[in-house]
Amino acid sequence: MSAPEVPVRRQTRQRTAVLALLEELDGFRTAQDLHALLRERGDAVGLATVYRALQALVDDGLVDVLRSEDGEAAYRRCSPVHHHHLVCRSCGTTVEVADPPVERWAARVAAEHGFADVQHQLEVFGTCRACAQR
Amino acid sequence: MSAPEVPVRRQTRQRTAVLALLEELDGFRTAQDLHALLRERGDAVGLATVYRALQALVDDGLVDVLRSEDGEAAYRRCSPVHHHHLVCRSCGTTVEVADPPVERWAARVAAEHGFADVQHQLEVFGTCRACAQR
DNA sequence: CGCCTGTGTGAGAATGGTTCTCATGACCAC
DNA sequence: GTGGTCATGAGAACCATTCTCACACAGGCG
Ligand SMILES: [Mn+2]
Ligand SMILES: [Mn+2]
Ligand SMILES: [Zn+2]
Ligand SMILES: [Zn+2]
Repeated sequence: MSAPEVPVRRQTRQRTAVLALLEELDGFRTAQDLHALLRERGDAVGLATVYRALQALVDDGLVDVLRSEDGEAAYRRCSPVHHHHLVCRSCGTTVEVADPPVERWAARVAAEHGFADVQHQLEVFGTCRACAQR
Repeated sequence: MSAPEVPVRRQTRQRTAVLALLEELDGFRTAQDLHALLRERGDAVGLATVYRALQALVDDGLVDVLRSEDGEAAYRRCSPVHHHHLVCRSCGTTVEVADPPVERWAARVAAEHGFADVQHQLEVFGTCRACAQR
């Protein structure tokens, strides 16, 4: 075993801007979206830097990443405790949901088949009330 | 409403080869993998055709598609009834699992938040017994 | 059987999200 | 303040997937 990786994160204007933008948005946004939004409001950040900032935030557990159907990654500021998402297909609005039963179920099913180091991935998609009325 | 789309699927050597290969494999494979395997064993198929055949199989519900962490799509011959997967991160071996409780849970949580047209996506990842011993 | 025609095929180009390169900029511990 | 790392950004590179389009062929019909 080597010493635990402790990547020193410097606080820069760019990383602050990316996180601040995510804070005021709800719903998942792509890196390209965030890059365009930052450019519009004046405090521009390089596209590569947006990707690097998002990756750091994901590593630190501050942001969740979701793969859309066409393979594009979408990011969202998230609470640090394990949870899942109820996402509107139309407007992207997201609700965080906890699910104790599934946690137990996943562990049990995996154990029955001899699997170890179990993780799971659960997302629920639908149309929110606002979008359904439109 | 127009007439329901009934795409006529012609039976070709290429489509037969792709499906046959998926039949004898267990675990998810990428389109690139399948293309390379077909090339190795002699009955080559164009890469674009592999993608088209896989898409048709997905549309017909004969194959499930999964997005790996790096965004690459992986395909597997699957039973036609709704189910989820227990996948080995190391060797790709897959077990199909049913999960009635989660079906109900997803529907209930979505309804509580006013969401309609609900779908869900659930995958469990782990290390299978064989890979754990290695 | 052969024809005909709308599909399917494949080599290569194009697409587009993401990552890499590398010269330059700027945190921040000391 | 200074220095040594780490971060940044413009552009190139990467690479899975899709598109293009000329050509092949599955398969219904006569
Ligand atoms: Mn969970
Ligand atoms: Mn289910
Ligand atoms: Zn909505
Ligand atoms: Zn395994």
